[in-house]
Formats: sequence, C-alpha cells, structure tokens
Amino acid sequence: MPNILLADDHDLVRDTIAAYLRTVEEFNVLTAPDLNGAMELMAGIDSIDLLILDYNMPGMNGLDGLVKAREAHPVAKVAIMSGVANRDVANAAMDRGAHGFIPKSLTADTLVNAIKFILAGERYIPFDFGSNDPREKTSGEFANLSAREMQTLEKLCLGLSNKEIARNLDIQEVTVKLHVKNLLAKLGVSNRTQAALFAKERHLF
Amino acid sequence: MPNILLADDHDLVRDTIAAYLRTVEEFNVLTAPDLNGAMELMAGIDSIDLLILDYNMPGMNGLDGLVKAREAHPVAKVAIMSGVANRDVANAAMDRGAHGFIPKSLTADTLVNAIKFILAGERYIPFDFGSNDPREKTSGEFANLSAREMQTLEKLCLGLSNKEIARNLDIQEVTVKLHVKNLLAKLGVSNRTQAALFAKERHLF
DNA sequence: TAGCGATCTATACTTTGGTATAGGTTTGCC
DNA sequence: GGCAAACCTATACCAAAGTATAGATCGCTA
Repeated sequence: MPNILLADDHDLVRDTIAAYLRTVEEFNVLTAPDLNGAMELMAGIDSIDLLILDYNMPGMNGLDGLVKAREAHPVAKVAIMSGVANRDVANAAMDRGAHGFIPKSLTADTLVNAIKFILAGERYIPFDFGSNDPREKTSGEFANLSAREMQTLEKLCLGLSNKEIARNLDIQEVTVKLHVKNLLAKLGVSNRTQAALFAKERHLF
Repeated sequence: MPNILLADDHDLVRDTIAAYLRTVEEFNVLTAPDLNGAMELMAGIDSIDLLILDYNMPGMNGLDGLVKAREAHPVAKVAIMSGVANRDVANAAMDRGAHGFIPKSLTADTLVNAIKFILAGERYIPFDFGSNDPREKTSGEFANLSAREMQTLEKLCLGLSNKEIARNLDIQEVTVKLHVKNLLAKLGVSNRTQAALFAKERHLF
C-alpha cells in the first residue's frame, strides 16, 4: 500500500483531500501542516512514496522547500500542489526535480489518476494547464501584490464588502481595509470598483 | 426520505427555505451557516443526498467550496445557489461537477421541482437563465433601467465616484445617489462594484 | 544577531456610499 | 384637466470605504 504524505496549511483542504484519497483508493495517507512537519515525519518513517507539498505553505519559500525535500529524500517522489500558481511556477517546479504539479482545480478523479501516474514513475502536469492565455498572475502588473492582497483582490472581484471578505479570509475587517488600500496603490487605481474592473479586464480570476 | 443539507449564511433565507421544503415535501432538511458547517455536518452524517451551497458564503471562495465538497463527498449531489451569479458562473459550476444551479429568483414551486429533478439523477440549470447573447443588452435584465440610470451605470463601469459622475452628468451628487440606489435594486445587486461587474460580464459597455 | 517584509491588529478619523423622506419640475398621455 | 413616470433637489442619517499611525508577530535573509 503506497504511503502518501500530504502537506498543506489549510486544514480543511488537507484533511478532505486526505480523507478522499483514503476512501477511494488503497492509499495510506499521512498529513502535515507545513514543510517542517513534513520533514520530521519523513525523517521518522523513511518509506514515503509520494510527498505532496502545497506551494503556499510555511517553510516553502517558493520552491526552496521542494529542493530541500528532494535533497533530504532523493528516493521519494515529490509533487507540488497549488491553487494559484501559474504555468511558469509549474515548469520551474518540474525543472527542480518535481515529479508532478497538481493545481487544486483538478477534479478528484483526476487527482487520483495523477497520483497513480506519478507513483508509476511518470511525471505529471495537467495537459491543459495555463495553455494559451497569458494569465500573468505573478508577473506583470500583479507582480507586486502579496499573497493576501491577491486573495483580497479575488474577493473584490466578487463584489464582496470588506466585512464579507474578512469573514471569508478569517481576519479582521481593519486588516482587509489595509490590504485593499495597499492593493489599490499598487494597482494604481483609486477605489475597489476600479480594482475589480482592472483585474477582470486582464482576465485575472 | 431524501436528506438535504442547505448551507447559506443568511439566517432568514436559510431557515425559511428549509421550513418550506419540510412542509411541502417529504424532505429531511438540515442546515448550516457556512461551508465549514456543512462539511462538518456531512462528515458526521454521511447520508446527505443533496447539498445546496450558497455561492456567496464564508468558505466558498468562488467555486472552490464546490470542488471541496465534491471531493470530500463524491456521492452526494451538490447544487450551487446564488442571488447574484450569472450564466458564466453557472456554467463554471456545472463544469466543476455541480448537479444543479439554483438562482434565488426561482419560485418556490420550481425550486421543489428542481430539487426532485436533481435527486432523480439529472442536472439542472434554468432553461431561461441569462444567456450571454449580446442582443439582450437593453432588453432582459436592463430593460427596467431608465435613461439616466443607464448613463449612471455606464459611469459606474468606469469606476467613477458619485461626485465624478455628478460632474460628468452635470447634476447634483444626491441625484446620482438616487440613480445608483434605484439601479442597484433593479439589477438585484447590493453595491456599485457588483453592478459594474454585472454589466461588464454581460458585455454591456 | 539584526533587520526586512509580509501579515495582523488597534484606534481614530475623514470621505464616500447608500437609504429614507419629502418635496419640486417637465413631458406626455388619457 | 388629471395623472403617471422620469427626473431633479434638499436634508438628514447611518453604514461602508479608505487613510493614517502605531505596535506586534513571524519567517526569512544578510
């Protein structure tokens, strides 16, 4: 039975994916909330077949975490999982030795198939991932935006109020205002409506 | 008796719909105030036939909540319910595995029929739900708008403030506020950003 | 170790947005 | 003339958005 270690700082995501993998397939799934936790677990167990690392997670620092994990455990296969990263990140990850790139937009079935594919020794990237349209999410005009500001912008594009965004991101309304203010300045616009329009016109989100 | 789990953050909406469904049909209706609540309930109960998720609700993050729910509970049917979402969102939801899309503009009767339809294994979208046909610019959802309201909406889509719109249209700011308020009500949205997005998505202006 | 940048929070404030009520004018129609 | 609808304005109020400052933690970097 293959041992899979899933590391993601979002409890719900991590646990639901883990639970799903356990139920639908003969996988032994372990979980960790960050890179350090994952490394500790692997140091103790030593027979992990596949390590799945969330791209945005404490300890990762971009793809440094991937390199670290590869160096410490050259035998284990490593896949990068992300909800926001683009084609460039995926390619960079593969260049640095990742065995797979797993966007969180995959269907559950496809995830399972991708995992089996990787476990069989193949290297996986979704065929249709970031194909033609240059979604310059992390480059271009949106490069300066921090992760939180990007998330805030995404909510803005749904027309949510600061209060709703705060609930959604589980932070205080003041903090949302901070992110909004900074993001407006970075985008060079003067209010939230313009920010939403700006992002939509560039086909972000 | 089918088990239905209805998740919506608006207490009044949620409880009244639930009560209605209980009275008119042999439905066992559970409720939750957000996505996490719904997931916890489902983790405990495991025999939910239909999960109805409000599109704008803590934890949903667009359609990620739908994907999560589908991944964690691949057997249960999931429908997305929304008061503001458009055809694009509905299609995206169906693409990601939703079994139905339920605008809050449905009549109670149609809601019940839609639920029965979905429970029978079919996939439901209202046949007349906002097509993207550009012909419907001044008809359809924008028919009720007066000339001034339409002009105001146009300025809104530029991200202008009320004061700027007032100068632009050579009327007082109060008047602009009036037009904005009325136009929000007619469009069924709750703030200017949603109105701008609404118009843009329908390729008006 | 020191420092930087991202994140979060708090307090306090001003401006803008949105609602409510109560009028007013003009246009066109029956 | 009477009536309705669109349009405009005024006053007032409350909520939401945005600004400013300051202090705090955390992870990474030099």
